[in-house]
Order: sequence, then structure tokens, then C-alpha cells
Amino acid sequence: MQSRRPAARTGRPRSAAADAAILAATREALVELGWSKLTLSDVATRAGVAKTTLYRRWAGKNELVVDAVAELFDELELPDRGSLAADIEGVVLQFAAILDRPEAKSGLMAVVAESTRDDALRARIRTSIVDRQKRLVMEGRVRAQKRGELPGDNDPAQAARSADLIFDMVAGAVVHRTLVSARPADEAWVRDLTRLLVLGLAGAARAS
Amino acid sequence: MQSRRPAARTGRPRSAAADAAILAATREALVELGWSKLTLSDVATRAGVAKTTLYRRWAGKNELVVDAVAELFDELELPDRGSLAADIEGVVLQFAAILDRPEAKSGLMAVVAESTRDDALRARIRTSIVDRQKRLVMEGRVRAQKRGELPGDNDPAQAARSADLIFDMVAGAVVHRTLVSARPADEAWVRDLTRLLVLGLAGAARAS
DNA sequence: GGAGTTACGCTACGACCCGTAGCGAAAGCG
DNA sequence: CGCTTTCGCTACGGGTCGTAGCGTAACTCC
Repeated sequence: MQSRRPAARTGRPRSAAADAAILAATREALVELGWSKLTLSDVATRAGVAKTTLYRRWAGKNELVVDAVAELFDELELPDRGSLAADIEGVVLQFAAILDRPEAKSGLMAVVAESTRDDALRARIRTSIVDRQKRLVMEGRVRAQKRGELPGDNDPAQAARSADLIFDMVAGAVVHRTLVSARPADEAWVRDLTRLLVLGLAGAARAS
Repeated sequence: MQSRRPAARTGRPRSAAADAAILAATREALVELGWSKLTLSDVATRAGVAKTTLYRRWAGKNELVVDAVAELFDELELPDRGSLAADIEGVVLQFAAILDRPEAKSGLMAVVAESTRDDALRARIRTSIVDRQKRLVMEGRVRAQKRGELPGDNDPAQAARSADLIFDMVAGAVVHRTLVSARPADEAWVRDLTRLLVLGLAGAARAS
């Protein structure tokens, strides 16, 4: 992740296995203890490394949890299901499944809360997690345009704003449904969400 | 809030001024320190009360912050602006203004994160904060139906599902925009959001 | 193979916060 | 005035934090 290491060819290299063990231990601790009761000492013990090793690689609890949670979103992808609605439903269900895991719930929201007072942390969240999802929105948009389901980008600025809006609405809705309303983002709910969204987009295209 | 006190007529009554001072001190500490660095000892000092007084009234940091943040949402209301779109824009802008305050940002998301592992805390959040907003959605819906902008509830179960969906989409979008995307939920953005939503609802009404 | 460099495990440390207990004083009520 | 509850204060053991220091391990370059 923080591979800004131009040519550190000398000395003992850092153990990649330790990285993986630490991140896995962090997720395990998130499941068992939650954010507030998670301690770096405990994570170090679980991972089988010394506490000092942990502090050499991460600045603190926030950064560690961001990286640990970010790995969960690596599996997100956007298979072509033939229509805009089907594409949205597919990726939203994937996102909901990830967010339903306890380590994602407690970890992600906690670091987002902390990021309100830490710009560097927010940037880390954005590059490690958020942008990866936003890329899917852009892909889905281009696909829908090629299918003729959405109009082309005659105004690039407007298109970017629209993509940001859709992203905030979809991701925000899933998060709110899962964490605040505490009800499952299942297929029926996702279908309703998608229907409302696609109808809105179609209406916007027609009105403009 | 926790006024489950049938008839405590005897003994020295609890100071209502202390309650207010503690909650105000909590919000002040949230602004200056954020969630993770907020300590109950510090809040007690700010409020001018003893630490033990704090523990007599709240079980812990989570419950205290929920009550402190909940007061911020008391000012939410839904003035009649003449149309569904205008009503939505008005209440969303209010919600966004509250959520833009630092004590709301850091406090609310932190307790939501903690609530993933604490059912009692989630219930407290729901009754103190969420349900108060949801009531506005219901009111706006009824108003729009009276104006003829939305169809009546021929299926009550479907209507409830729809209200839940709208609530999750709107509240989630504002939260995501403010906290994750870290961009202002200003009038232009709210207008785009409302437009998409109203078009989607109109399309759903037409399609059904 | 030796020298240099970096990572690692381990221990120890002061600082801080937690949550509770005990005490005497204060503020209500009958 | 007695009774009851709250309040401020002090003190406490227990836990976590983040860092420093040390000897050892791993790897590279000469």
C-alpha cells in the first residue's frame, strides 16, 4: 500500500507474511472486540509479532484498520449482466454483502468518523476504499451509454456531478440501510432501490 | 430522555442544569478532541461536575454522546413549501447543515459504528435520533399525496417499504456526501438529489 | 566471507484514562 | 428535624498507550 520505497535494496526486508498476518488479526479482533475495545497489543499477540513491529509499519489504530478493511473491498467487480438495472443490482448486492460482515461494519464507520478530524486519514480511506468503488460507477455508466440506456456526455462537468451524486446515493443508502436501519439490504430492497434510481435517471434524460 | 422514574419524590433531586452542562460540554469536547480522544474525565471538568456524577447518569461514553448529539436534531422541522420537491430540498438542507457541524460528524458516526456490536445502543440511537427524522419523511409523503403529487397508499405494506427506502437513500446520501466524499451538501447538490428522487418517484407512480 | 544496514522480538517505562469505592456535605421531602 | 438521594472530592488497582533500548536475525554490497 504505502509502497513509496524507491530503492531500499539494503538491509533486512520487511516480512510480507507479517503484513498479511497483522491485517488478518486486525479483522479478527474487529469481529470479536469491535473498534473501541480493539487494542494494538492484542492485534500484535494474535498476529504473532511484537507490538513494536506494528508501530513501525502503521502510525496508529486508524491507519491499520483502514488497510485491514480495504482488503475486503478487493473482491468488488462489475460483471456485465446485460442492462443498467441488472448491473447496478449486481454490484450493490456485492457491496451489501461485504458491508454485512461485522469487521466491515464496525471498522469502516469508525475510521470514517475519525477521518472527520484527520485529512490524511480521509485521503487514505479515499484511495484505498472509496475510489475503488467509484470506478465501478464510471464503468457502469459507460456501458449503459453504449447500450443506449443513458445519453452520452455532452457536458463532461455535468456528467461528473451526476456520477458523484449516484455514487453518494447508492453507497450511502446501503450503508444507512445496513448500519442505521439495521435491516438487510437483500434482493428485494436492492431491486426497489435500483428501480427508483433507473427511473430517475431515465426521467432526467428525458427532461433534459 | 431516560425518564423512567415513577415517583422519586424523596431525596435530593438531580440537577437539570448539570444535565445540560454535561451535554454541552460533551459537544464541545467532540469539536475540540473528536470521538477517540474524548474522555469522560475531561467532559466532567468542562461541565464543572465531578466524574462520579457523570457515571451515575450515563452508562458510558457511547450513551453520553448519543444524547449529546440527539439534541442537535431537535431543531429539524418540515415547513410547507408548496411542493414535494421544495419540501424535500428544505429538510435535506436542514439535515445537511446539522451534519456539517463537527460535533455531529465525529460523534454520530462513531456511535453508529459502536452500535453494530451493541443492540441497546442501536435502539437508543433509533429512538433519540433516527425516528425523529423518519417522521418528517412520513409527513412529507402525506402532504404530497394530498397535493396529488403522489398516489395514495393502496398497499400499506408497499408504502412503508417505499418510505423506508426513501429515508435510507436521502439520509444515507447526505451522510456519504458529507463524511466520505467530504464535499458540501449545498443547494446545487441537494437540487440534483431531489430532482433525481422526484423523477424516480413519479416514474414509479406512472409505471405502476 | 566480512561489513554495513535494516527489521525483528523482547523488556521496561512513564503517562494517561478507566470505572469504582468511600466519605462528608448539600438539597430536597414529610 | 429525620430520611433519602445527590453531589463533590479523593484515592485506588487495572489496563492501554507509545517509545526507548538492546541484542539478534536477515539481506546486500564489496
